[in-house]
Amino acid sequence: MASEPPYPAARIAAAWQRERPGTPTESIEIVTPIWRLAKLFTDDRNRVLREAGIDAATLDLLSVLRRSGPPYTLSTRELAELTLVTAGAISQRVARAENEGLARRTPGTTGRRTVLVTLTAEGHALIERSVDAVLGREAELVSSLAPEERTALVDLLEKLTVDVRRQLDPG
Amino acid sequence: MASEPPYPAARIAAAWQRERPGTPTESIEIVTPIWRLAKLFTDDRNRVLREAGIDAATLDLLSVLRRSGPPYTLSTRELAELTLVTAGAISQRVARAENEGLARRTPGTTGRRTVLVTLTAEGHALIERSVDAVLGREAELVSSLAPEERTALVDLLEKLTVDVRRQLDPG
DNA sequence: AGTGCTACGTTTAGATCTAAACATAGTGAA
DNA sequence: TTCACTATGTTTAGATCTAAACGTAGCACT
Repeated sequence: MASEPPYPAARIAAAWQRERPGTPTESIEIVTPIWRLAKLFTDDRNRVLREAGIDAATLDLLSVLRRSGPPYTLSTRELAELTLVTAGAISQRVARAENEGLARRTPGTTGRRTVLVTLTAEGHALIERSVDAVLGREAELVSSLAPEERTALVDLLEKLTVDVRRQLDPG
Repeated sequence: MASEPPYPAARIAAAWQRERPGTPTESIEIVTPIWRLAKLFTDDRNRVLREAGIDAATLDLLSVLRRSGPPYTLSTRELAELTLVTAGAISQRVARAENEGLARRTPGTTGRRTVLVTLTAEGHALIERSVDAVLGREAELVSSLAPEERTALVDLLEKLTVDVRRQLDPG
């Protein structure tokens, strides 16, 4: 997969300029590397998780519950708000986790049709066993950045995220 | 979708520290924003493309062919090397594009079982019609970055990509 | 009380990916 | 020439997502 250096984003931009002079290419050296890095991190995470016996979607779900602290309970709506997937995907994720005994669904008490999702002891144990492997590996992957590089990158990514989000939803 | 500010990556890291002191969290403020930005760019691209009557996978395929210059022809192996998906996915993409008259498959002459994929006139016209909308929109999304911010981000993303790739494949 | 609407969660159909299996052209060694 | 292997592309089964449809509890208004 990573055996061959990828076609540099700068060369993609240059090819567009060559083929279509004037085509806007300012985004390519940002958007393309972000897509590539996202895929690299995703694929690497999947590799680490395969050995831990859990899939990335389930890890995501269990992590959100775990991070919420005792009683490790959130509504499906809250879960959907805290992750990058739709309510439909959350529903399916929760169903799968419940099926595997990693989480439990109970009716909420606060109104409407709220469903509460809670980490089971088994789910708790699984996240305890896998989170350090996952995050440790990823810390390693970014460890080549010098402290000031890391700080600069963190700040720039945060700024870009805020800017893009503002453009997507000005209201 | 983007109506609610996301849970800041820094707070995800802090929650892990609170819940599991000592858990490595150095990557979170880099990896999480990269995933989020990747999704924002993907979703936005899909919106732009919906109006242009093309899907992202097909755009990707047609773009690679278009950028290769006349005769807008590449083997399926080359296509797989130039994109972020597997040979299987390329095969399916090409089949779909061929089905829609946007690309054409011909046997190669250079050996083995090489298949060559060529942009059709219809495919060429479609990419001409959509590429500026797509890239123009994305240029807009990143336009809030000051020149020196953009340069710094481009360089840091490139460095991180190279570093991560080197760790994934030291050979 | 009755009705229309909203909020919430689930289900469904379909899209696209991946890993692995499959098929076979072509190569290299004995 | 034969056989084992490699390179290339395709197919397949399954996973997981999305958008939209669906189901219905609960709310607000008349």
